[in-house]
Amino acid sequence: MSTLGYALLSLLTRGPATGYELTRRMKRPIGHFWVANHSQIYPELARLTEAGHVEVHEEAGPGPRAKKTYTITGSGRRALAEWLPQPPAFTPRSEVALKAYAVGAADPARMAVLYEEVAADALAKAAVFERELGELEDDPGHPNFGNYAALRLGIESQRGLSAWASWLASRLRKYAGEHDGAD
Amino acid sequence: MSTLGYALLSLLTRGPATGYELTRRMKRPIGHFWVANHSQIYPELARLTEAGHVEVHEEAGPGPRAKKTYTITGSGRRALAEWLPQPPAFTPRSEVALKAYAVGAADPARMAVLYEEVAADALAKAAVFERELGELEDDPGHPNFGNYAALRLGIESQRGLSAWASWLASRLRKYAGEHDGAD
DNA sequence: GCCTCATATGTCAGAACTTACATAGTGGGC
DNA sequence: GCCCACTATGTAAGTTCTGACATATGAGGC
Repeated sequence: MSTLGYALLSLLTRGPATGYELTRRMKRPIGHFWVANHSQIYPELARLTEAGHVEVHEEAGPGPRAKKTYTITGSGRRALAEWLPQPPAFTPRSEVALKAYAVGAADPARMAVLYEEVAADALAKAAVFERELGELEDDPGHPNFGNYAALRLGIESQRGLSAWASWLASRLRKYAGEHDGAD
Repeated sequence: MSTLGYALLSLLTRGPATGYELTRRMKRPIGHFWVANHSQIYPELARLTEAGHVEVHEEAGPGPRAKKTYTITGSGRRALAEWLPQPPAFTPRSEVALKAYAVGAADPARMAVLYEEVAADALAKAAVFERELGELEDDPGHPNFGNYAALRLGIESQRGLSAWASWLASRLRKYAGEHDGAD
């Protein structure tokens, strides 16, 4: 099963949902660490159904097709519980870092602006997450503790990113000032 | 052009290289923020050549095919310089965060072990990066400043991840202790 | 009455990425 | 003498992901 499959099972541990609702849950609250469009979600739900990890309940929908509500099954819970303790795969792909690596190939003043924006955006995101965190419990027994834990990583990451981007922007600003105009 | 194309152009700003050498540079030093195998790199180099962003010099190679050394062109440098100041795309996909979100669906003692390992691995990575950082200059005028800047982000990220994973592990440990055995 | 938005589910083409297969010379260890 | 690792370049099959196309109802604003 793909990681998307496990992501959907994870979302379904919070209660049954339609593909449409799962697409929304994918954006919020887990959008800050996982993204997927509905064009990926619908086929994956069909696969999960075939594998017996979810159950479907069909009703008349608003459009030409039936509305399908998915519920996680015992098999789905077992698959999730086995996957979770395994070492997480990590495929690093950070455009922010890549642009930093190549920073010498562009105008330092423009790159300073870029990293000032990155710093501001990251700080704004951290503030939003902080507000969301206030509505959750720091208690592993609470059903939404996972939301709390994931959100804390988001805050940590955005703060770190902001601090780093500020540092880089100031370095570039200073350098651009010393070497401005024709060089 | 894909981000991989820009990544290759970035690597070529450090000097001409073969596809094989670029595959190695992709692993180190930029592997901690961008990954690509040779099976992706070779076709992309062909595309870059066709677009005029790189130039090829052919020699006899060890195998049945010619050894090709690539050099970035003026057009390639211009394309890179235009791409760099644009806001970086960010597609969040973190399995570590996803597993934290679903943490309640697995055994807390096992998940504590997982996050202890994540914390240890992240700290070890940070230490390796720190050693590499010592060989680089904190000077925007230095040709390898990009390596320095990107490495600092890596250290910041790994330290933040380690701190977070330690926090989560201790929460889960305590919870597992309070609710151990049959529950 | 018309327009837009939300609900709801799908397909399709193309891009990007992964894993494995394929070939061949040189140098070093045992 | 044999095996392995390194240099070196490609292809092929399959999976995953992105962005666009396609359809249809109900509710609310104007």
